[in-house]
Amino acid sequence: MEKNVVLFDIDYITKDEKAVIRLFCKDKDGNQERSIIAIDESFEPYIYVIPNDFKRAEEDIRELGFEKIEKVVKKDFQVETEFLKLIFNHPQDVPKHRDTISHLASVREIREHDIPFYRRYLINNDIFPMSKLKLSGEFIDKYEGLEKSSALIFKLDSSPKSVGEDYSNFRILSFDLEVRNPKGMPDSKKDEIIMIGVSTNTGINKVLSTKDEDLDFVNVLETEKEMIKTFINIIKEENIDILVGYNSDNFDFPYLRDRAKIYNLNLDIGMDGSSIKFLRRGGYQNSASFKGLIHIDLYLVMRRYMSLERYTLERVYLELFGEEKIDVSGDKIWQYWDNGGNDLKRLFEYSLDDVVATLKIAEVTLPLSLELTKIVGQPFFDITRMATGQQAEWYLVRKAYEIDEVIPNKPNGAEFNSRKGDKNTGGYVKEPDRGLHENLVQFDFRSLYPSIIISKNISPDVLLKKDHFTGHYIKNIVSKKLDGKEPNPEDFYVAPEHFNMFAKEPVGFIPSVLGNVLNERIRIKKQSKETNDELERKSLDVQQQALKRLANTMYGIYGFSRFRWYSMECAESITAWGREFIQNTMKQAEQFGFYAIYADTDGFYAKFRQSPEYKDSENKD
DNA sequence: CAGAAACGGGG
DNA sequence: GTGTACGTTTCTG
Repeated sequence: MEKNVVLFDIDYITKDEKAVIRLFCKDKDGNQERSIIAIDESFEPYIYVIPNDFKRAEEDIRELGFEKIEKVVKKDFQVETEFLKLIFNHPQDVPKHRDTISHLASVREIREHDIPFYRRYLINNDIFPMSKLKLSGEFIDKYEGLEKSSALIFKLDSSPKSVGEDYSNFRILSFDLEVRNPKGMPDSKKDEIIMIGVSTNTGINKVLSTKDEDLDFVNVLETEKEMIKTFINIIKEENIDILVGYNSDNFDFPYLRDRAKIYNLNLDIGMDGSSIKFLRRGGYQNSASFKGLIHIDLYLVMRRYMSLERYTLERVYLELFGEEKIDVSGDKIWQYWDNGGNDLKRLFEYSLDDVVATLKIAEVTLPLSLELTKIVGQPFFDITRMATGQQAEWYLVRKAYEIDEVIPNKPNGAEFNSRKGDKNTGGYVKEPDRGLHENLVQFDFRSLYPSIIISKNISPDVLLKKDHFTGHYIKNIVSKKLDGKEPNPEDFYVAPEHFNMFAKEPVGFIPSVLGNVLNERIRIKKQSKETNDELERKSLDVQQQALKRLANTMYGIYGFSRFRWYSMECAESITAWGREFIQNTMKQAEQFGFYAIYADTDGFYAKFRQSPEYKDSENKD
């Protein structure tokens, strides 16, 4: 049978030493919104091997005990290249054996060994989280590891297919804890939770608490334990899709976990019946996550959404809505609680205001993250925790797969460190002339850097570059076409300053992707102008914003030391051309009597003067 | 001055 | 877990 669902989350488990993909979905078509966990047992992990010697490499790899090896042709920087595709039994075999394999004398390089299994699944099956999916298979009664789950279980008999239909009615709950901490920051061993604020886009606005001040939004409970239980029940009963908090990765969820543990309470709200898990994502960031129930920490989202000096909930709220929200200083909360009366009333109001504000912020900002999820094609949870450069990279990984390009490796420690030492000059800046200036004209380039990337075809696969050590051209479509002959300068765009050369033909991978992103954005903007439906216009507007963000990320990314397509030549050529363009434009403007009084990167302000002599006399002041 | 440690948000 | 991995400011030796 076939079933249309919305995909929320994805992971894999191990069964009989094989990986099994689990898709956490919801049936959003019926009235019941049942959770469905789809099982796919057919997806296999693999890497690509570039041998020095095909026969030897195949023998060596077989000797290590791997049998599933096939010769395949893929493109590498647009050059058709033969690889050995090595299929493993289990995703963990990749990190376990990749060093042994890459160090074989018969092997030059391995590729695509650093792409997590669940990401690979999304990319190879061309499916997108938070959008509709068509499942084909059968419902089954039980499955290993899902004994505690109340979701329906669906076993796939073929790959899931993307359904080109939009979905955006997600059930969102925001929450916030207040704690009685008389000394310093809250200590979860001692300081009890005194309030849990809850607000949903399904109409709930309440504060759970053990005290009462005769306010209709306060839900009084006997104990802290009952409060936590009630909170968990609201999430279950309201069938919440997305949980949002503010700094909840670092405060609310760790705190809730600790307090729940004291009372032996299970936070079993995962779709598979599992509890909260804290994912270590880098040095400082722990993320609170549930299977199939998306937790978004808005603090992280806001840091990328807008540029502010601080990101407190109050500051972000003021910026977005132009109004102050109720604020109670953290170190006074316990006094308000102990005092009771009007102080306690104010604390209840603060608690409610916090979650109402958090939900409001979520409703304004999450559409953009959702749109990025649907474009980049990685889980919503991941997207909200990724740097913009990572978002762009996973988008490019997907695009590379679509055109049969093998993906460049992530840099290893040594490469990363050497890249970190590389420096690039930024945009041209003319310090402003002092004084109050009137009647200025403003000039800007429209998306200067993306335009340069496209018009000068700036991309590592079409860059003519000699290897530092061997003196040979690095392998890409350009050196392949040269075939040992000297390059003809006419066939290249030559960058100012460093004279990096980019072939005019063919179109480079990144200029091509970027061009498509910008064209798609123009198409959507046009569509938005044509529609009379206000809701559709809003949705189209968010789509074009997401594409704009993606396009704007792609210029700086060449100089980002963790980037798979890192290229200092590309990064420095973009800014060099940028400086040349703006300075040339300023010179041209001078010929018409407009003198720049200030310039920065992609634009300047200019003043009209009768003649250069007039300008000189003015400058003496 | 370089390298290590702390900070951000949260109460 | 096909392991992750911030950028900036302040402190310390």
